[in-house]
Amino acid sequence: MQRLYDTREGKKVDLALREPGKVGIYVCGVTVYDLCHVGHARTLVAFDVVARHLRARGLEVRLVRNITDVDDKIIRRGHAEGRPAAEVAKHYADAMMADMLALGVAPPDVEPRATEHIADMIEVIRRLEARGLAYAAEGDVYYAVAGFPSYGALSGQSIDALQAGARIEVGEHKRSPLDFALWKGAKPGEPAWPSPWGLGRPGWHIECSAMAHRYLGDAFDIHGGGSDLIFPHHENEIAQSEGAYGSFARYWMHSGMVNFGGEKMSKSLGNVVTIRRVAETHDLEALRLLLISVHYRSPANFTIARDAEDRVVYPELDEAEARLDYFYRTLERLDAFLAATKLGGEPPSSEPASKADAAMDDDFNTAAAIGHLYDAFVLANKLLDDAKALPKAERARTLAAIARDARSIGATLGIMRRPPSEFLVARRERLCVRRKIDGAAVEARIAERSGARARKDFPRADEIRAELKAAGVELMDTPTGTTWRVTG
RNA sequence: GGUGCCGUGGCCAAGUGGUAAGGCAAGGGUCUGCAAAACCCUCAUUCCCCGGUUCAAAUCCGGGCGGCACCUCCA
Repeated sequence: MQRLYDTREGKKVDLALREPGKVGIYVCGVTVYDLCHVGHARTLVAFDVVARHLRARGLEVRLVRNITDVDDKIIRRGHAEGRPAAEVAKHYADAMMADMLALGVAPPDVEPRATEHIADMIEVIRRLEARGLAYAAEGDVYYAVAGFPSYGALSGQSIDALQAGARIEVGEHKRSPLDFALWKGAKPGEPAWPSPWGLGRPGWHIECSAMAHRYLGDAFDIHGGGSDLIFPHHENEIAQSEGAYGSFARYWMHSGMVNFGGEKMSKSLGNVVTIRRVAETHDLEALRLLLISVHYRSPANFTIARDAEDRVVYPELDEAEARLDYFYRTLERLDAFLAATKLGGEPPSSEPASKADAAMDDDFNTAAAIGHLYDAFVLANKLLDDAKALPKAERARTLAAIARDARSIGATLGIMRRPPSEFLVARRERLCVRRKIDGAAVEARIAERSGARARKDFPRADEIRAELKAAGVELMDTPTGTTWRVTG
């Protein structure tokens, strides 16, 4: 039984599907006015994992994730860059999709864009108008919150309490401070579409109500998004959709924010880190591992620091990449062993795998699942090191089970999906660049050292080891020769 | 001010009534010509503090202290 934390209930509940075997999910995607940052990555990775796990559990998932391609910030950016808003939106939507691909976030089943659903939005607004929940004023159309008594239920606030803090911006024509725009009358230089209320563009929240309805129907199972969207965005979505169609999402899931090391806005440090910036120095799979190392509802830390040479570094990311390195190295050992070993029959399911699955069943506990992954890999290394740890056939079966199950957990988490060497080689090359290490030169020194070792000239061999170590290269003597790695 | 979340070892982090997962760091060890990797051992009688409920609480309740988020655009 899948459990999940429902924001509206404020507790974990059993996932009871509307239609057995099928789950409809709507996730608020990004507004494409700039490059995506680590925070966007977290939310989209979180719901990617949700979809992956539900699929792994045999459910048919329909994931809808929108792209907001018309809004104030896009328009402003268009003005600043002297190009149409639509062009700005297209540019950053493409960038977002490329970033998500690089992060291993599977494309949603439907990725609707706001500007392609203007007619659907108008339909929702007309329904609200017909039910007395919307009113037109000076070319704008507003939602009449007073007509929706349960407003505030999701965020646990009363209409009265909300009223106290709300205010009306200049140029708005609301009857009440809590009312929000469904449709905004056209202003010069802004994109505009014809509507029953004249030329204009949609308000902030209406697209999600319209697109969720179009692709998932009057009611569906799970609605997700970042926790910063709970109020007012999701509150308003509920008011719109329930107001227009009587029902909406059954469960509300919200992912936590990413903390940037407690540092306040600092231009010199750059307190918003884009996914592309991370990709310049790290494997994005490490970012993914870092993001899922914390339960999705808790705040995640992403520290921005400076090293001795005053370069920007991300300590947590370094650690995550090192952990991923351990995973891939172990997988590589497993693969090599299994390639040379005959197996009799299908290996049984391993304990870490079932524990990891159980952790995921309990509100998608990726942190616990990763903990179980370690248990699997520690056992694998132990068995690989010690040929006599178990009877031959049992040892082979156990190792095969671990290799298979670790990859299965990885598939759900969206990690360890590449051949190990691909990750390991790329990482070493990246670290060589960072530490300014010339691989060919290192190989030459290793050859020299091998000669010294062959002559039993150990002082000379150790001299070379020490010299390379100082440069950030660590040598590993194995039965099949000397290999090397770059230290952090 | 309102609402919600959180406070677990040096750091990160699971755990929501049954006697503290996991990672990093640190120390010791096995292996090694020396190392590295890998593995083993050690590392929270205790979960911010004070009360309470209970046979039993990190987990529930009350009160404090501290932190964060949202209430305005935000993943």
